[in-house]
Amino acid sequence: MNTSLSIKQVEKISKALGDPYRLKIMKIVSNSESCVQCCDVSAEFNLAQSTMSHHIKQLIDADLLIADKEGRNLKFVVNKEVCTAYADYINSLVL
Amino acid sequence: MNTSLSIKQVEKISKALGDPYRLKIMKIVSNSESCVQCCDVSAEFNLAQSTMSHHIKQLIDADLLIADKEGRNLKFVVNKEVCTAYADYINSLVL
DNA sequence: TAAAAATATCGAAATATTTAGATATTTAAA
DNA sequence: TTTAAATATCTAAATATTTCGATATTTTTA
Repeated sequence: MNTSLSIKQVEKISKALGDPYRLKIMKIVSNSESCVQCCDVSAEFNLAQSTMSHHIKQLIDADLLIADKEGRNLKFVVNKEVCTAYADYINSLVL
Repeated sequence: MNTSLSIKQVEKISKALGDPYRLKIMKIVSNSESCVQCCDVSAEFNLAQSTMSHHIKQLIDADLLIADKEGRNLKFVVNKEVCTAYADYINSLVL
């Protein structure tokens, strides 16, 4: 595998992670055994539904989450490949 | 060692890395053998001096760079411990 | 000590992000 | 087949970030 990210992707991912709600979403998805859906995540926050939708969209757009629409639900998991590639990029700053 | 970051620190670091100029600064500092100083970095960009100063301040505030004032120059190196801890945090999202 | 060099700070404009409410869409259930 | 549930989209306000120019500070050099 060993995906390597463009600098633009690194920027987008960093931006996506630069928000407390989105970091918490990542943690919730990461901690769960199976797929998670919007409404599960939303329940943990005191934010409008449209706001949650917006945050989740940013994580998906940054390829940090992989989403799969099942019926009227949106399920997602952490994109391990991209997370690992991002961590690799950060580590490459340390020689 | 094994520094571990608070969620607030992770957010701050992510935010600091969510900008093309700041990512480029990190790369320049990372790629250089020894310490780098503001004026060296600034020369690479087409930005006002005050803007550069602001960007560098954000990287220092996020503990991504360690700065050392030498006379009228500000020299810095990558904070390896924090970068590694941040990469570890990202990797911890991938179970 | 006056001038120059390197950096920092302040104020303000331009731009981007966050958030909520209203509404739309899509699918499942009654 | 109407209703409810889950999510998405749009608009607009509130807030935050980026950027610059002007000026201040600190240190070195002439």
